[in-house]
Amino acid sequence: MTAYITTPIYYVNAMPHLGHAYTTIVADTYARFKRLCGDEVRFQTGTDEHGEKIVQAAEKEGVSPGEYVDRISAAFRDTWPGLSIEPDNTIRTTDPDHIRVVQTLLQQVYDQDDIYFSEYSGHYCQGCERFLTEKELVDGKCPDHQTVPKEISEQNYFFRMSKYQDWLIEHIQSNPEYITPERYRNEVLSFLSEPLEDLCISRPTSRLTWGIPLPFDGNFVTYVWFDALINYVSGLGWPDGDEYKKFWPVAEHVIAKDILKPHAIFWPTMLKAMGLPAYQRLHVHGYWNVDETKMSKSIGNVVRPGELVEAYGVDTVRYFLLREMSFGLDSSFSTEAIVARQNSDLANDLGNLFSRSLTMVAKYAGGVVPPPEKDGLTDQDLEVIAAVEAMFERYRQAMENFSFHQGLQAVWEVIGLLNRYIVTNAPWELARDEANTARLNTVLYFLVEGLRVLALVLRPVMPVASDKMAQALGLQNEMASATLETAGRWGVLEPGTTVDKGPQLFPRLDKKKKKQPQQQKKQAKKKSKQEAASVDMEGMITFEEFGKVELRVAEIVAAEKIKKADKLLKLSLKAPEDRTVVAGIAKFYSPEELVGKKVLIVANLKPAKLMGVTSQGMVLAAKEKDADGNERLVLSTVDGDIAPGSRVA
RNA sequence: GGCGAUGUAGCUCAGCUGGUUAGAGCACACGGCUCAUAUCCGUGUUGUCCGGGGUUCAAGUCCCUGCAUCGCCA
Repeated sequence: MTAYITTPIYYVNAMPHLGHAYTTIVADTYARFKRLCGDEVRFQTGTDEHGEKIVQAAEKEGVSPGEYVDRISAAFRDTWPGLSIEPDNTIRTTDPDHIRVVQTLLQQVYDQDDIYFSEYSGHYCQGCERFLTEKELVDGKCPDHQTVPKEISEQNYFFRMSKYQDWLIEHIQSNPEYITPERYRNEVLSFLSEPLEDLCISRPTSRLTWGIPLPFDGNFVTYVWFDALINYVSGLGWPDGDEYKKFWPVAEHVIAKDILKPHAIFWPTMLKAMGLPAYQRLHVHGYWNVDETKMSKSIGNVVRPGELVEAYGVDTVRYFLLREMSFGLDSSFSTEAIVARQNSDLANDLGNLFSRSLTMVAKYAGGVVPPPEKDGLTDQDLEVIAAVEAMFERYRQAMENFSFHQGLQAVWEVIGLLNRYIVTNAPWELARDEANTARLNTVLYFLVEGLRVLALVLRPVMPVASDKMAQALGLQNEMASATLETAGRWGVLEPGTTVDKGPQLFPRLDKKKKKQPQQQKKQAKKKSKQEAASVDMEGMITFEEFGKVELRVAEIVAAEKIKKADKLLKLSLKAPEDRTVVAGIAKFYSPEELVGKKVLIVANLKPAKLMGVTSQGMVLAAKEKDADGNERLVLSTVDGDIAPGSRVA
C-alpha cells in the first residue's frame, strides 16, 4: 500500500503561524500513521512564491523578489523540524522543475483548446490582486482595502472550467469521500448548482513579471492557480517520475477552509482537462481562533509555532492541536486550554501512569519485565486486553478518517483503564506476600505491555514522546520499525526486557508560573490584571480594553434606505476618510434630516455585511423605552463644531 | 434575500436510523489509596436538551415556526 499526503503550498508573504503549523502537523501525523500501518508514504509541503504581493513585499524591504522568497520560504522550511514535521519533499513554485511542468501542462491544455484568449474589463483591486464585481464594491471602493480599484481593461487567457462542471458534479456525487467533512462537500455541491464561470489564468507582463511565462504567449505569466495547484503533481516528477506513478493514484490533500474552492473546483477540473486522474480525498479543516477572536496580524494575536514549542514542548503542541480541534470545525486556542491539556491529559493521566508503572517494575521486579501467568487471568486482565483491542480498531478508523480527536479519545480510555487497573490490583499489597508473586508479575506485565501499546499508537501524534517511552521500556529499536501489523496487538512484549523510568515525560505546569510564549507575555500580563480586577469588579473593563475601541466624530454626507430592510439606513460618512456604515435607525430618522449631522462612530469595528451592504463601523445612539414599551432612539453627537475624523477619548 | 449548518451540565463537546432514570472530559464537593509527576481511584451536585406549536403510545432525536450564531452564495 502507498499513501500520498500534501499540505497546500504556503504563500510566502507572511511568516508561518499557528494555522500553517496545524495543517502541516495534521499531514505529518497522517503520514506517520500510514507508515505505522506499514504503507509506503510520501508527504509533501512547500511554498507558493509568485505574484504581485510578493513583488510588493520584496520592494518594501528593498530586495529582489528572488531574495525575498528565498528568505521566507527558508523560514517555513526551518519551522518544520521543531514541530517534528518531516516532509519527504518541500517544493517551491520557483523550482525550475516545477516551472517546466506548469508550462508543459499549460501548453497541453492550450493545444486542446481548453484555454482561450479573451478581453476582460473591470475594477481591479491591487490589495486583493483580483478584479472585483460591481456588487462587491462599497461606494466604488474595495471593502477590504478601502481603495478605489483601477478600471482596467485587459486581455487574458481563460481556462474552460465550465466545460467540466457536469463531470465534476457527477464525480463528487458518486464519490462521497471525495471532499470531507461532509459540510464542505455540500458547500461545493451547492456552489456547483449555479453555472460555473471560466477561470482567468494569466496576467500581462506589463503588470506582473514575477510569474511563470505562458509557453504560448510570452506577453503573459500564469496567475496563481495553474502555477500553485500543479505543485501536487510536479513535486512527484510528473509525467515520468516513479514517484508520480506510485503516489498520484493515492493522492490526498489537506487544506484549510479558505481555499476550498480552488481545491474542490479549480483543481479537479484542471486535472480532468490535463487528462490526469482525480485526487482521492480532500480533507478540509477549520480555523483556530485565538482567545475567542480570529487570528489576525492587525489584532496582534498571531501565534508563532516556534514560541509555542519553546514554551510547551513539541509533543504537547502537537497533542493539543490534534486533540482539541474536531477536524473540520473551528476551535479556540488559548494558553489556559493548552496548560489544561498538558496537566490533566499528559502529566496526570499518561505521564503519571508511566511513572508509577515503571517505578513498580523497578521496585517489585528488579526493573525487569516479569512473565505473566499462563492461566488464571482475571476479569480485570481480560478487560484490559479487550479494551486495547477495541482501541486499536477505533483508533485505526478514526485516524484513517482524520478524526484525530476521536482517535486520541480512544487511546485515553485505555490510559484511564490502566490507571484503574493499578488501583483494583494494588501491586503494593501483592508485593507484601511472596505467595502473590505470580499474580504480581502478571499485573506488572500487563502494565508494561499496556505502556508499549500506548507508545505505539501515540507515535504519529507525539513522535518525540513516543521515543522517550520506547526508550524507558527498552524497546527503542523494536519501536522504530514497528507497525500496527507486527506490534498492534496484545502480548507482543517479551518478558525479560529491562526498563528504565528515565526523566518525567510531561512535567506538570504550574498555572501561575507557567511559561509564556515570548510574544504573548504582554497580553498575558494584561490578562492577569484583568482577571484580578474581575474578582471584585464584575463587568468592568480596563483602560487598555477601552483603548482598543476607536471612537471618532463623523459627518454624514449622504443617507439612503436599504431596500427590504425597514430598520436599516446606509450612511455615507466622512471620518475623515469616506466610509459606509449601516445603521438601524430608519424608524427614527429620515435620510434627509441626517445629512450634515456629526455623529460618533466606532471606527475600528470589524466590517460586517448587513443586507448585502458592508458596514465599516457603527454609529452610536441612545435608546430608551417609554412606559408603553415604545422604543425611541437618539443619535449621539458632540457639543460643538469639530472636524470629521476627530478622535474621541 | 437564497441555500445550509449549529444551538444539550459552569466550560468544551458525544448523543446513529425516535424507545426505559440524557452522557463524557474539564471544573467543583466529599470519601479512599499510597506505587506514582500534591498524582490515581470512587461517589456526588448542576441540565425548561434555544423558544413556541405539531406528529406519535413514546421526541434531545421527526415536521412547522420563531430567535440566535456561523458558513457558502447573491
